Amino acid sequence: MTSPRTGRSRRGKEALSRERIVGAAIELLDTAGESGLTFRALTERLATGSGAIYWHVANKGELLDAATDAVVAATLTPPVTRDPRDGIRAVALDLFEAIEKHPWLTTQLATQLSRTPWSSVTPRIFEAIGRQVRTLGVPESSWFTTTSALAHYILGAAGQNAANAGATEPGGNRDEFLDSVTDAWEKLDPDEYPFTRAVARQLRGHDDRAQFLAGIDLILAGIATLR
Amino acid sequence: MTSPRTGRSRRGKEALSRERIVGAAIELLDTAGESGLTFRALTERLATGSGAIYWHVANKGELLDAATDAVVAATLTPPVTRDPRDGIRAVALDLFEAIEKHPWLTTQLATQLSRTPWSSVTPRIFEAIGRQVRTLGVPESSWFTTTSALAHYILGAAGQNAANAGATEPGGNRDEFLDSVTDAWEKLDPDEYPFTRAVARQLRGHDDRAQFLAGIDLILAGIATLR
DNA sequence: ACCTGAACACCGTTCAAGT
DNA sequence: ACCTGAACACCGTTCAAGT
Repeated sequence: MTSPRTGRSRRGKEALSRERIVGAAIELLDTAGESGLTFRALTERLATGSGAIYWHVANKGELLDAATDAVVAATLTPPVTRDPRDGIRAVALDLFEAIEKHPWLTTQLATQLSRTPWSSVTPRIFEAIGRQVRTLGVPESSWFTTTSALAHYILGAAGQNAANAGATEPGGNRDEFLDSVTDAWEKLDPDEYPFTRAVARQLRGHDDRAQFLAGIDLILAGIATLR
Repeated sequence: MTSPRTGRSRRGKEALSRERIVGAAIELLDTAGESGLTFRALTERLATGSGAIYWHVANKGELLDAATDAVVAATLTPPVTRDPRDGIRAVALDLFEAIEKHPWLTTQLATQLSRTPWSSVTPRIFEAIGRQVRTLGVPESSWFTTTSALAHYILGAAGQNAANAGATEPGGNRDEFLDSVTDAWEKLDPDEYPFTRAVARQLRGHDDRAQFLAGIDLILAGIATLR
């Protein structure tokens, strides 16, 4: 006659689970940023104690990994397209948008790639890009090089872009922000930074997405020479 | 007749300075990793109080930025070569080796690039690569795209590589480590990860530096089509 | 098996006080 | 102007105790 032991409810509250914890972590990261994810904020949001979270998750690192993996897994759906080059562009844009929506992914993905043993997201990203590379007819000996180049460009450029988007003040618009970056770069020492100053002009009013895809096409052009 | 006010010495100890603090921070990062850099460890090493450090440096973030900038500035010396493609390879290898020597640069550079306003290292890297891009005869409208693609690949691939190198256990050799990664990848689900499993074989016994440079050449091949 | 919440060790930062 | 070091607020993690 005590409460049911189905595990589904506990005093009316929703039962705690790894999924619920990861979900709350993602919400916290999205709304409060990387520094906003603390076990104290998490316990408050989930109305529980810190020990309860540690029952489902080993530590904060594992929680961050799980949050990253969940978002990336939901993002990387198989592209439906005939041309593998369009497939690569689709994967790239999917990741671009995911990073735009969850800026904390930038740091997280960088640390995951530069860490061994590789977690589950590295093969995920590798597989999504690599399949298209294979379909493209790239010789097998170049698969690793090609896929790595694409992956690093996508993650790096998307992260840089998310920063630009995020830095736009709620009030001000995007062009004004780019102008301010351009101004800062144009104030650099002409002797030491001639190139950077020259390129600063191109920054003004440039289209993020187009710029990002132009980089993809540059690498695709390099790949085309491998056949 | 009190102590001299030259500021050069204080009770026999070397005077504290921003440079000494940054130097100690780099040593700490190199020997104890990112988590090893704490103000307490720093005060001990410099035989001072925490307040003294805060007199020269605003906060931990600024200290990390300064450490990163110091290492990158010392790394990026103008390459002495006629062929701009060799110049790009030289810059890439310089950064590759710097990251190998200071693995904490990976995270630091990723966060610096994906943050606004950009700190001093972003223009530094941009300038070093971009000058060679310009000399290469790339049309000005493609300068930003080209330089970004190279920068992101270099930073990403070098970071991934440093992780592999760092994961090699002191006792075991590098081939054994790569074997273990390969084994892990080959254990992935054949239905979900056919590409990653196939590419795992290439990982066994591959040459880091050669692989890294192959990626550079891939992008250079793409750049060549722009002319 | 799953959860509670106090306690611990550690961290970045501040600041009144010294020289 | 530059340094000392105690104090503060906050953090990840543990664990005896409960159900």
